[in-house]
Parts: sequence; C-alpha cells; structure tokens
Amino acid sequence: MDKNFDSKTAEEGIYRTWESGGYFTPAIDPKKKPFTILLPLPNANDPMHMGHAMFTVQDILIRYHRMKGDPTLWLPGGDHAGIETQYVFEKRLAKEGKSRFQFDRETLYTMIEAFVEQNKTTNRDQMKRLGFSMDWSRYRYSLDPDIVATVLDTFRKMHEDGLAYRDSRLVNYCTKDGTGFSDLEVLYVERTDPLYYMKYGPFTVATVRPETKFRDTALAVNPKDKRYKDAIGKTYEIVGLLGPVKMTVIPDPDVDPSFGTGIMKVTPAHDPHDFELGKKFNLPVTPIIDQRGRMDFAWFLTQQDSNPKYRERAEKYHGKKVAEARAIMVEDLKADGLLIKIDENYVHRIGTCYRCGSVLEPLPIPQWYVKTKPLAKKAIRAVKDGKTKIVPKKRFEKMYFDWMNNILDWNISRQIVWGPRIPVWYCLDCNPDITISFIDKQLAKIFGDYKSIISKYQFSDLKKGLQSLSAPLHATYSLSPEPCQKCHSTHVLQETDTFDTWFLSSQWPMTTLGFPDSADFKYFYPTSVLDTMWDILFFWVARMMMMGLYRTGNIPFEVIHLHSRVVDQHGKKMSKSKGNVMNPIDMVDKYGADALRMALIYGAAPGSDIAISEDKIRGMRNFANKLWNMGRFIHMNIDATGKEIPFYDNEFHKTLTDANDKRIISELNMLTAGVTKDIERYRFSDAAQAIYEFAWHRVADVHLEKNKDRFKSGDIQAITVLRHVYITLLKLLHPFMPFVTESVWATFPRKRTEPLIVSSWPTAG
RNA sequence: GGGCGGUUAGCUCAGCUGGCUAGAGCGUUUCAUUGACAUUGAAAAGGUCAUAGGUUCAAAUCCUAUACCGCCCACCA
Repeated sequence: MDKNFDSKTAEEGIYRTWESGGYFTPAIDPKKKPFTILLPLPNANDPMHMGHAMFTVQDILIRYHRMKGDPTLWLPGGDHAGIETQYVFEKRLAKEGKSRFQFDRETLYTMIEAFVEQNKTTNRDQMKRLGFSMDWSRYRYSLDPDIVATVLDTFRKMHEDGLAYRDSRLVNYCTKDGTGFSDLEVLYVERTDPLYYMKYGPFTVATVRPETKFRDTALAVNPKDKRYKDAIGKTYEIVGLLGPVKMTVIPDPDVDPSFGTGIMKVTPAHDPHDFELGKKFNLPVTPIIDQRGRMDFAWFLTQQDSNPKYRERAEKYHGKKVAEARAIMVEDLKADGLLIKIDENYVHRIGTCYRCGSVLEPLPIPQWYVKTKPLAKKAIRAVKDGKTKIVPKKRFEKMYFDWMNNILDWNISRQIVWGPRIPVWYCLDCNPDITISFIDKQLAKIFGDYKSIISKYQFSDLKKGLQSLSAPLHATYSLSPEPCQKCHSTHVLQETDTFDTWFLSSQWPMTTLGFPDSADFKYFYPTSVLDTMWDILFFWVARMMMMGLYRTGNIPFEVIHLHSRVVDQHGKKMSKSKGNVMNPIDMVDKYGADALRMALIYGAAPGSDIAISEDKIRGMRNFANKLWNMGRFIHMNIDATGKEIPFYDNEFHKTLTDANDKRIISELNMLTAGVTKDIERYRFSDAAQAIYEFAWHRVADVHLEKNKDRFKSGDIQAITVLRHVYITLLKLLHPFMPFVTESVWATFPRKRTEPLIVSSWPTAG
C-alpha cells in the first residue's frame, strides 16, 4: 500500500468496477419493497455546480439502502430546459451577430438540438466523478419520444377534463426574450421611480406609468372615500396629450385612499389589477404597448379626423420604447400644464425577467393555462394525511401549504421553439381575422408558399416572429393536423407555443418510469424519497405532487427531503457576479470526491445553509488519508504475525478477554446503531460527524495508541478486533466516502468476494 | 404588508424531545516525532450562548418583547 491515498488514480477505476459490475441496476424482486430516488434532472446542457454536488445526500441514501439489501434505484436524467437552453443558445447567436428571429422555427429548433447534443454528456460524466451510483441504463432525457408522448397525453386528458384551457389575460411578458412566464418566474426587485401627479380633468392622479394613460378606460376610487363619493358613476371629460377623452368613475374597494390622491387610473391592458377590475365593469382591453415593448399608436393614427397637433404627437410616440416614450411624454405634459408634481423618491417593487433582468410588461396575450385549484386540493390532502412527508417538516410544510392554498392558475405557454409544441390546432378558415406572427414552415406546407399566406392573413411582424396566435379561443386537441371539425377545411395550424419546461418535469416520476403500464412503473412508483433544494419546491416538487396525483391517483414520492443550500466560506450565496463560485470538479481533481462529499455533508443542519471552503475540503481529504493509513497500519501488523487472522463473529466475540477490546466493540455497536438511526432520520451530518469522531479520535488516537504494544507483539485477539472495528467503519462510512472505503476494502480478505458497495450494512450487536 | 429562519470560540457552523466542566472543522500558540499517517501526534489559548424580562429545582435549549442579519410570499397604482 502507498503511504497516502491517491484519489486521483483510484477513483476512476473504482467507478468503472462498480459500473461494469452492474451494481447500480437493481434486481426487481416482487417480494421486496424497492427504494427509489429520482435525480432532480439537471439541465442536460449545463456543467455541474456545487448545488448538484449536494446530490451526495441522495447517494448516501442510495448506498445505504443498497447495502441493506433493498432493490435500489437511483434514476438519472437530463432536462432540455426550454427557456434556459434557448436563452444560452441565443446569447451564442448574438455573439455571431445573429438573432433567433432570422430563422424559421424548424431551423432554430434543429440548431438548438445540435447544440444540446454536443454538451449532453458533460453533466453525466461529472456526476460520475462525484461517485454517484446512478443506474445509467435507465438514464432519461426530457425530450425522449415516449416521455413527450406521455406529457402530451396528460395535456389531452387535462383538456378533456377542462383543466387545461386557453384564455386571454394579462401575462408576464418579457419583451426582450419574447415570451410570457408563469407567476413563479417573475422576479420582483425594489426600485425607486418618479411618481407623476397628473391633472386628470377635475382630478389629480398619481402614476408611475404616464405612458399608459392614453388607453385608460376609467377612474377608480374607494367607495368609502368621502372626497369622491359624489363622483362615482359620473362621466368626466378629461383632456390629455391627445385631446379630450371621456371617463367614468367606478368604485373599487382595493383603492387605498391614502395613496397619492386616492384616485387611480384604470388601464386594463397593462395592469393585472386593472384587468380584473375591467372585467367586473366591462371595460375594454385596449393595449398601447406591443410585444416588442414599443408604443403602439396605430389605433389613433388610423383615425381620420384627428387634430394635426395631436396627430403629430402620436406619430412622435409611435414605435418608441416605453422608457424613451415616457420621457418625451413627461415633457409634453409639462408643456400642456398637465403635470402637477413629481415625487422622485417613490419606492416600489417591479416585476422583472429572472433570465435577462428586463422589466416585464403585463400584456394581454392568449395563453394556455392549467386550472390548479382542484389539483392543489389533493396535493394538500396527501401531505396532511401523511402519505407524503416533508423533511424538515417544521420549516417547509408551512411553505408548501401556504403556496398550495394560494395557488393561481399556471401559465404553461411559452413563446419559444425549444420544447414540445402544444398539441392543439386552429382552423384558419373559421378564423379569418387570425393574426399570425411568426414564420412557420408548416404554413408553407398548407399554402404552398409564404407569399400567399401573407396576402391572405394579417402578419403583425414577420421578422419578430415565433409569437403566440391571437386566435379566437376555439381549439382542437390533436397530435396531427386533422380537418376542421366545423368547416372541414384542411387549413389548420398548430398552436405555436411550446410547453413550459416545468410542465414536462412535473410528470417526471411517471414518464421516466414508463407510466401507465411498464414493469418499472408498477414496481418503483411511488418513489421513496425526492431530495432537492428548497428553491424548486414550488416550481417542481409541488407540481409533481399535483400532476402525479392527477394522473396516477397516487403520490409520486413518500418523502420530500429538502437539503441545504451550498454557500461560500462566509455564508454568502455563490454567484458568478460575486466571483465566489467554486467548481466541484476542480475540488474533486484536487482533493478527491470523498473529500468534497464529506465537506458538503459534515456540519449541515437540516434546512440550513452549508458553508463550503477549500480548507474544509482539505480537512476531509486528510480524513480520507487518515482512514487509509489506519488500514495500512493494520496490514503491517497482520503481515508481521505471518498468520491468518480469523474473521470476527459471534463465536469469536465470546472469547474476548481484554477490557480494551470489549470496550471498543461495545462502542462500535453504539456507533452503528447511532449512524443507522441518523441516516433513517435524514440527519446525515450527525452520522458523518459521529463516524469521523470515532474513527479518528477514538480508534486511531486512543485505542490504537494505547494497544500498540499488543498489536506489535502479534496479539491475534487484539488484531482481530481492530480489523473488525476498521472493516465495520469502512461500511458505515461507505455511503459518505465511497472511493477510499472501497479502495481499502479491496485489500482485506473477505468471506465473500463482493465489493464494499454491495456488502451488507452492519448491525449493532 | 404577511410569514419563516438566524444571532453560540478569530472564521464557518453543530448542539434533535430543557439536565454533568457548552462542542466540531478550519485558524492561532507551544511542544513532540526519520517506524501507519507531517495530509501526523500531545497540549493550550479562546465563548457574560444578540439584548431585556419570564417559566422552571435547572435554559444556549421553552415563552414574551426588542434589535440586527438573511430568506420566502403578496396586484397597492
């Protein structure tokens, strides 16, 4: 044996032995209850970060259960990660001076697909570097045809059940990325913006968005506000930048009389609250900002009789970006004496795109939604009834219930190409006023060439492309084009929106296992533990609960375990901009996978952050080496005796005479019981610390030193006990530090020849 | 605005259902060692457990309030 454990040369070979031995693939035994974990599917295109390294938690559970003899499955996978991947790809295009809008949808899709294929294996190889014992023979990719087929079928069922529907309402739209998002994806940031007090006929109104005033449809006041009591229901003529308009004052209990002047202008097309209010009072939805984030005054410019002054203004505003237009309008308001004052220090929160940071525009665009209330109800019930347990309970159960109880319908439409297209079809002949705003080869197939389409149908902006249809709400579910049910026309077009990535991943437990009738699904579903970080509790975990219960009638997993977030050595979140990101693979190269794994587990309390530093990883590398040298010491002493050392068993136990031996055995039994209990209770740090403490400070520092003379003198009993203690430690530590333990294990004689990974978990006593 | 978590040694944190001199890793100081390991060993310094009350025979641990830090949720224009 070498003087030190050399992780670099040992790890790869060991992993290959495990893999080629088939130990990662469980043997299906109907008599045994399996233990199953689904890997939270990483973006197939993404290199590994420290967050992924925390999947060590899963490997600990998996290795523990495998050693206990359970048919154990850890199912890996990769996510096409719709918007994420397309965004990364577009950035690359931008570097070449290109834009996605230069390509038709099929070409763009093919390009992204090729891009993903190039990088798909990186993440997988890195998982192996960490020693993760996943069943690679069952690896799934979220765009595998059978997975997509199940997802589409779920959509079909939801459509039939009235749980998937199309509606035109305000959507959080990123004008830069060109897609809408669900409420969860909105990132609110605090900002200080000017609050403008504008003259509004006989009133004064405060707003941060003067540019939307042209399409205000009403004024709202709190019905309890005495100041405006008499105004409710009355219509006023209000002179604005483009001349006078008529507006009615409506009551709205949500208006805060103490904010601004207590009067609110109502803009249903660009404010979610106003949109709802508009529905109540039958106000028209009249947009003034388009999907590119530019001012749209076409409605005004097409009027024949408009005043030349106003017309000139509208032309000036038209097509300008929101911020730019606002600045010009503020100047015009001042010139007209309509601006009363500006509060420059108004602090509010504004919705931004979590991807690119742009301000999101609430825009009225039709999208597909999932009706979530009935699904949430069952998902709440399942946790309340204890069918699925959340660990740590105290902290995260409340979060889960709060979110489920206040859940809103889920927007599953994305105006991107990278992902499965929503399988519904619209008849172009039944909807002659349809607006098609993208380039699509499918259309060319229907009509022969683009030109004829352009002449027949309205295109809002061909170049911008790939956006949602503003079609009437009639849609037919189908996987392939079928003649219109009403008019039998074959001029049908598939919805251009693709599914939100989370719509696919929410079905991961079913789709990966082969729902509805594969052997795997029947055997492994519901899975045992779902381990992930709390940041995707709503995005993913909660939605899997809803979708799993909806489709299978059964929970997708028995336990939801939320692991720690990895932060830097000062307890700060790792981020590229802060420059404090640590690459897990670098650490594996430098100190070994065992060291990194142990450093991530050791000292992490359930639900709290775990601080990682290179010093800590180095400390754990030292521990791996300590363990290695304990093995070396034992070998040297055995070799010195020149004898065969008996295996430690019950018979041998009875012959123990030395107090030191008896004591260390009894302590080992206590440790075994403790570690087993800690793992069962998801207290991995406690288990890791207990083993570390015992191995280093109890066995190596005390027992070994104290009994050195006995070992050297060839005391067979002492050596047998020591070897047994050591071998048991290797087993206990194997889930945490699989490489070094497996490596030393191989140097010791065993009753059976299997590697440590499939050896039996020790029992106390 | 609502909610959650944190505040313990120089740094990062453990301390689960209250109970012996409050622990670990890293760091610091001193000493030792060519015989498993310097990726080592022995020893040491270092904490009024955020603050103020309260419950209790007993509180870092439970309760109340305050302060600061972090996070989540929410349509206040």
